[in-house]
Amino acid sequence: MVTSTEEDYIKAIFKITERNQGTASTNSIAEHLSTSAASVTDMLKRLSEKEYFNYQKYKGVSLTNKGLDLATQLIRKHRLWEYFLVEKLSFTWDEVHEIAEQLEHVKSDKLIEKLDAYLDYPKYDPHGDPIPNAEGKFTIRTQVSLFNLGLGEEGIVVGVKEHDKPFLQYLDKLKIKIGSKLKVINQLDFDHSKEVLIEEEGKTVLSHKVCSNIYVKKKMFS
Amino acid sequence: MVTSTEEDYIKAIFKITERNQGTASTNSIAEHLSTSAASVTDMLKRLSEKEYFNYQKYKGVSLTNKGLDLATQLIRKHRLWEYFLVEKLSFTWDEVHEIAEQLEHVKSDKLIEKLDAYLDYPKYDPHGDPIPNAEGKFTIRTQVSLFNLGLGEEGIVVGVKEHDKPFLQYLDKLKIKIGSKLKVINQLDFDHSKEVLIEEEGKTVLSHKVCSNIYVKKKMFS
DNA sequence: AATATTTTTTAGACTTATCTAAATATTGAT
DNA sequence: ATCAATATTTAGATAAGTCTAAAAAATATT
Repeated sequence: MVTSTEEDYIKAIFKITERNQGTASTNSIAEHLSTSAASVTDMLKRLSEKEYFNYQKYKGVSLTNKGLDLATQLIRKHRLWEYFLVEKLSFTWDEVHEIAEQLEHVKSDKLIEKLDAYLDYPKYDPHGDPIPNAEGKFTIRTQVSLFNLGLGEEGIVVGVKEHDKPFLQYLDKLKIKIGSKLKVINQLDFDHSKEVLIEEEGKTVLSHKVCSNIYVKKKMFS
Repeated sequence: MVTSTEEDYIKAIFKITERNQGTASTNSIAEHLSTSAASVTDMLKRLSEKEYFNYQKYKGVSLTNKGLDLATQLIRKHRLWEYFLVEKLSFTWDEVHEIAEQLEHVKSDKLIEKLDAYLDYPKYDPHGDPIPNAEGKFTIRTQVSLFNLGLGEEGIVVGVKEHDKPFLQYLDKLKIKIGSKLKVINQLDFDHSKEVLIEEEGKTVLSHKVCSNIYVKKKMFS
């Protein structure tokens, strides 16, 4: 039996090691879970007996295959619930994280399989992140940050990098959503901002930070 | 903030006092939650400070209005989720209790309101139990136990009393479900069993215990 | 290489929820 | 009304998860 807290630790380690190649530090986990480094050390010591990860004092932590499988299943649950909340219950994409964070801890494999079938096996969640299938396989897609779209180029929004609430609400206000067609009509080298044409909606200026948080599928031969 | 465990206690007290008029004993709560009487006493002492119920040593416990409200909201969540699981995810009525038991602890009022709307405000759950609305009002229905249906009388199944898994599976096998039309075609005074005609399905003999666990809406002028 | 800074771990304590065993109240039977 | 049986509470312990403060290890700086 694995507790919700343990699941949160596994997920945090997964998220951190996803970027930082290999190991997660005590502090990074503490920050990710909004807890103290001391609590993390305690937990790692006890949890390491369950073999979800390898832990060596002062050396950080890395997931075993068992831990990786668990993390993938948790991501699967989280993203499927997010998809459900948006597509069926008409939540907005900035509201679903906290609720999915709770729903993902519900224990029932059958529930997730049936939910997946009911939703017709979606491949991406409302933020454009891939949903692993029952076997833990992600559907990877070629995508670039909007920042990498040059002057005159066009792309379709396929995802966002940060899931920060105000950022998502800001995109909502601009009517930028998954599927939106964008064209770069101006660029300012000085601050790396871009003027963008949002099809059917109009023009806006997007800062460097915003651009680098939007993923697009580059439209070829435009 | 109220924990899942606290919610379980409140619900147990509600269920017990629903029948036993007023107070729930330490032992009855312990039995209901499969825990020890000592744990219950501990919990009641601590929880009574939160004013969900009145507790006097050796005198058992009774819910306050605050406790009653919470219990009703929990029942609402539980039954809405059960309805969702059966109607949308095609679970059978014997499978949903354990999963709903987990889902009911998810904290989000908005989630429940949206779920309710999505399900089109159902009034009864898959076992025929009334689902309280957002204001906590139950839709009460006139119903009698199948045991009270006389020879030649007809009725439509509207609910079951016990939610025992094997019992529900037994009814499934007999093709008796919510909405089934039944007619009493024979009665045996000796053991109070009844022979019943299940419309479209055939005849069966049902024991006294089974009969008293099936609720029907009596068909008048038959 | 020695010192300062940062990171991590240890020590000790607290909370929630549980347990068993023992003590005390209440209830029921004669 | 007393004694036995049952129900409830207390006492003391345990486990999970958290905290702060202090100690120890690792890393960075000069």
